[in-house]
Formats: sequence, C-alpha cells, structure tokens
Amino acid sequence: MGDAARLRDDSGYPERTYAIGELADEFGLTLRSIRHYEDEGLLSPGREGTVRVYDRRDRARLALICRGKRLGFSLTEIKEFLSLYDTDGAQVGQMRYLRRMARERIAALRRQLADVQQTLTELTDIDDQITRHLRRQGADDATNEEGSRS
Amino acid sequence: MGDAARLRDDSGYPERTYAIGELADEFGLTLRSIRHYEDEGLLSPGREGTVRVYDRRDRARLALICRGKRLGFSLTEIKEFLSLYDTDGAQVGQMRYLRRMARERIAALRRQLADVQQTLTELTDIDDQITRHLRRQGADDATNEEGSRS
DNA sequence: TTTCTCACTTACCTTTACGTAAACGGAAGG
DNA sequence: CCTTCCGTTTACGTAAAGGTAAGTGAGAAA
Repeated sequence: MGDAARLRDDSGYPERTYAIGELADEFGLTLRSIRHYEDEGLLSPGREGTVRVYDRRDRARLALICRGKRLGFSLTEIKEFLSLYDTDGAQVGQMRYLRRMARERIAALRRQLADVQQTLTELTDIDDQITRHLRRQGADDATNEEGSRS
Repeated sequence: MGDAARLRDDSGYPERTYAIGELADEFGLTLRSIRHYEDEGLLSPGREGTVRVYDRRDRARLALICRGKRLGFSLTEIKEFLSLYDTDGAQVGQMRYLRRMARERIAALRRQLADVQQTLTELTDIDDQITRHLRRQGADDATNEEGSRS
C-alpha cells in the first residue's frame, strides 16, 4: 500500500485517479478502444508497474475524444484537435500554428452547424407533414404527441 | 438520336439528366464512390443501355448523401435517413414508423447541435487566449486579424 | 480507320477503428 | 491453494468506405 508516489501533487492532497475499467464504464467505451486511443497517441496515462493509471486530465481528454467521435471526426483529426487544448507549454511559433488550426476547425464547425440546423428544420417539416397527414386520415397517433420545437 | 424515351415527363418537356461524371465533379466525389452508393442501395439511377442516367431526384439524393457524410453518418444511417425524404408513397402504417425515425434523428441532431456549439465556444475561447497571449508578448500577428464572432 | 473520351464491370487492395481470442500477471478472498 | 477479477500484451480478424488496376464497349473526332 504505502509508497511515496501517492502525493505527487503540488496542491498537497492526492489527486484522484481512474482505472481503465472505470473510464470505460463512465464513457461507454471498451477497454480495447481506450487502449487503441493510446496506441494512436491520443492518450498517455501513467503506469503503476504495467497497469495504466489515468488522472483528471486524461479523463478530460477522453471526454473530448468521445465528443469528437460523436461529431464524426477521425482519430487523426481528434488528435490534432486535442493539441489545441493544451497550448500551455507552447512556444510563440507553435501558437501561431495552433491558432491557425483552431480557426480552421472553427470554420469547419460553423459549416457543420449550418448543416445540422438545416437538416433539423427539414426533418421537423417532415415530421409535421406526416402528423398532418395522419390527422387528416383520422388515423391519429397512439404515440406520444410531442411536438418538434427548435 | 431520336427515340421516344426523351419525353417521359408529365410536364411535357424533357427533364434534364446528368451523367455520372458531371455529378462527380459537382459534388467532389469519385465515380467509384457514386457507384458504391448505388451498390449500397442509396441511389438507383436509370440506365440507357449500360450507362447510368441520373435525374433531378437522384441528384437531390446525392446532395443529401454528401451532407450526411459531412455530418459523420455511415452509409447505412444515411440510407435510413433518405427514406424519410420520400414518404410520398407510404402507407399509414409506414408513416408512423417513419415519423418515429424522424423524431429519433431529430433528437440525435439536437445533441449533435449542442456538441458543435460547445466545441465552437471552446475553440473561440482558445483562439482568444492565444491571441491575447501573443499580444502581450508584443509578438503580434502577421496573419489576418479576423476575430471569432458567433 | 484509328484514336480519344467517358463509361462499364470485376476483382483485389487499403485504411480506419476497433473486435476477439489466447495466454499471462497480480491481488483479494474463500 | 485455488479461484476470481481486473488488468496486460500479442496478434489475427473484420466491417465500412472507398482506391486502384485490368480489361471491355460505344460514340465522337481526327
């Protein structure tokens, strides 16, 4: 149990850590996936012997990875993306580069935002049409009568 | 040249058609991809002999396919998605189902919208931080001084 | 007629993002 | 001591979405 590595934190109290299984449960991933993200260089958790030990920042990165996946990015894109989040140790030269990357991402995300919004209005239109159609037929719904507000 | 299939339209004038190469150029796809979408049942263009002939509706479907891809959906998801757009010949039973599908998609898209928006604000924050950092260093930008408005 | 250009099919290849199995290690508990 | 649980590595498998090559055909142009 007792060893010195328990208090490796400036703030004086031991930081909470996570096992791979915990994170897998929390984010709905498999161990394989999380390890794969590490293989691809998106994560680099500490080790206690051979066992992976994740800290608060690893967990945050994992959350970003998941969001990136939900948005349809590839692991490679997500990797670049992640580098934008830890600019803390960057040199001035790097920062210009990172800012360019950030702005490109922003532009892409705005396009995606527009796509999502347009698709949303189209689908709510379709929903409305179907609903009106069913209503005209008197064949009205048994399912919940939830509308489609933006 | 002259054959009867040129006037297959109710409206009296010949509808404009597209060759596969045209569509590929227009949407920035390869022939292979377009044919692949057909293999997967997302498109079913007419044929003139062995040659594919796309009409207005095929073209519209292709546009939807591209948008779906930009949003990160798989071809299978896009296929379901497409079926929502031609409810015209559907029976009442189908319509309930389609409406359910539409509502599921809507819910998913709203989540995606939230993800995109959050990522956007985070990245604009990062952009601002970098910009301020560079400004403090006097090492200010040579690149365009475009801001990051929402 | 020969040569382009565009299109077609068939078929194997590649990349991404994991799944899955085999075999092993260490700690905890009955 | 043996089992169980959690983790580890190595390595082959696989589904999705196309790339790429080989060989064919048909119409237009030189």
